[in-house]
Amino acid sequence: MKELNPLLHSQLRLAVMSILMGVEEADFVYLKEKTESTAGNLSVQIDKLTQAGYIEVERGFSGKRTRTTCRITSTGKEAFEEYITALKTYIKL
Amino acid sequence: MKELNPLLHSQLRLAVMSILMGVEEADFVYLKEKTESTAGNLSVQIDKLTQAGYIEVERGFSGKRTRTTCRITSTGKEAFEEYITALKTYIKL
DNA sequence: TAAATCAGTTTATTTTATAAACCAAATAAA
DNA sequence: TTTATTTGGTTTATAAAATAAACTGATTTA
Repeated sequence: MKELNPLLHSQLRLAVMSILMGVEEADFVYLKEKTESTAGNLSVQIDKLTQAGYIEVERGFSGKRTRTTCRITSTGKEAFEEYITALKTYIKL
Repeated sequence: MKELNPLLHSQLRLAVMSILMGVEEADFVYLKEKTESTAGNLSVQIDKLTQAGYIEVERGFSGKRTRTTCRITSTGKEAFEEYITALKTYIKL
């Protein structure tokens, strides 16, 4: 049984990573809606993923409004794949 | 994206449940070795799974030594299956 | 019989997850 | 115009969780 990367073994962070695995990029508002999380929680978890180098954040504008865009890094992708591999040692499928 | 049952979304509890899904029963010592956990941590997590009705614990003897045996309940099995179903909304296995 | 080991439990500590409170800019309402 | 209100977040406080350390009470072993 392999260790489950604690950075990914968290509902909200896993959700964010899962979404980012499937798209080029996603902004804060989209992630918030999709994950049904509070802004505070999402902000904290995005920070942790950024610190780990799993995602990249770009702060820009959409018209006059601020817009925080996230995308997964190659390190993040690898970590995600590894997490799935580890998971499979727990749930045989 | 479905909620990940927090009682199962924990490395050690998931490991215990995973093991118990595959066998009739398993004792404390076996679970401790297989999961590579400390006795204290395992004891606490077994307690939580018991409180939730996911596993049943039987305290007996193996010769003169105490022996704590665990087995999964049908409620536990259902919860585990549901957890997997929910997981699949995050990762495509 | 004293020391070590076994099979755990209880308690304390650290770490996390989460929400509440906050802030600055933009828009809407009076 | 100036006062709310909403938007898009961040920071901080708190509740909950994971984990290890310390403990207990039997059983071996030396």
